[in-house]
Amino acid sequence: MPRPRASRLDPERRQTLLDVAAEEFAEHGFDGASYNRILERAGFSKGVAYYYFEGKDDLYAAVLALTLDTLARRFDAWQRPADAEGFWRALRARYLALTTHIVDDERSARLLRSMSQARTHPKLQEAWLRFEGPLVAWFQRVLEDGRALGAVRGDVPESLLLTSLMGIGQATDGWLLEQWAHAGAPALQRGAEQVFALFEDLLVPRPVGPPPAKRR
Amino acid sequence: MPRPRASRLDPERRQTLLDVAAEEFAEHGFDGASYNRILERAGFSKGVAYYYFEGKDDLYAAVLALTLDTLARRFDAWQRPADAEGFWRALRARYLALTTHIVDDERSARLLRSMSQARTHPKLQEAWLRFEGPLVAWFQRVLEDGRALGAVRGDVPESLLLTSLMGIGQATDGWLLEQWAHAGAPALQRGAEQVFALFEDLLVPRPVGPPPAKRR
DNA sequence: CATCAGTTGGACCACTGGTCTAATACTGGC
DNA sequence: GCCAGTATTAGACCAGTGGTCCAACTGATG
Repeated sequence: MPRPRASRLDPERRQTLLDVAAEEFAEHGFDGASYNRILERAGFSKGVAYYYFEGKDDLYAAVLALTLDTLARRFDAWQRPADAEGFWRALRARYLALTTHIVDDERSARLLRSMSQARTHPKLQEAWLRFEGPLVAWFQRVLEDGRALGAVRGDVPESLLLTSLMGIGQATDGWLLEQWAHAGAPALQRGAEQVFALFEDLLVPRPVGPPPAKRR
Repeated sequence: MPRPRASRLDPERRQTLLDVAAEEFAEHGFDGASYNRILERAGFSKGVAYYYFEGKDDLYAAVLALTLDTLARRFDAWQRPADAEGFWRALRARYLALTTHIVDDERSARLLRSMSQARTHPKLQEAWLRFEGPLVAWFQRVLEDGRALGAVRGDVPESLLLTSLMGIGQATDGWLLEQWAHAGAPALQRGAEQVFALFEDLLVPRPVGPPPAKRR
């Protein structure tokens, strides 16, 4: 956690530091980033840096918090839709907006991607826990709503669904970027639709009938 | 790649080094591991180490190669099953064996888990490429067989299915470990079955009929 | 003016992965 | 047995890492 006095730091200098740090962390990830380099570029001496922040991990957390905050502001709050169809419409809109964001603000996207490291990095454990809670809570609320509306299956533990969803989301994020790099924006759009279709296939309640139904 | 002369290194010393390194890498991941500490513990001087290996990343690759090799030996080679049912039986058996392995050989499992870092780590790019090829090839062959047998959907790019599968697999690996830690081996077994059911739901061809089928 | 908390710069620390060199061990040819 | 030349070894050394510490400075209050 940033030291309490961090709020007393001149906003402009603070902004500079966070900006330089965001660049460095996005470029090299947490481990690869050089704290010394950040401080030098932002015109901070060691003394000042450690006066306002507890260390590299603390600064990283501050950068990530800012990034997540900006991201959250781009999405409306989640409200329980009226029916299953509305549920899927709302979820789809949010996912497509997210994929757009990946291309829009590449630095933030790379930063967000580095979060997967944070989840397991020993030095970032504390920082991670501050983010995990709200994130999981949001997902859980969505899944619960989905269940209540009959849009989401109930035969599998919610925690498993949640884990799987985040796993696919993360993995396909890289895949989407590839599509975009190789074939441009339309491919990204198409890819995102396909990924979302996978989400749906995974979440939708299983048909109860015997397996040998009609297939494509 | 290990230097060619690495093969001339006394097998026993080599074994010691790889063993110590496996421990360190499994414990701290690639970045967190201390090369100096590994060398000290294994009784290697800097000179010798850099004489036989190109550096930290090279040693890491060697450890990983050994681990993957051992793992591969535990599984029979893949052979195209006779029908869709056989396909799912074969895949299921392999997945369950893999989850057993996670608990059986915790060190290897942690090492394998660190591979996800290797995929994106700039210093491990080269090493990763050596592993990615065969791994992807194996998966692709399996998916192709599945398609040929009508066990796997064909309406989505193979690369997307592959990415998603690996994403879920990796994410649920952590989930399975939690199940095991909280509720023991039976929970692990149950969890693995559920995860595999998700795989199946994701891969199985979509019913062609109109969406509002019978649901649970 | 003196006091004292808040702030600042930067020397310093143990450690990191990696390079280099000088010494030693070992080899085959004579 | 001796020598030349290569293979092997130990470890000093290097620039860079994140982090600690302290002396000096600042500005407000009495």
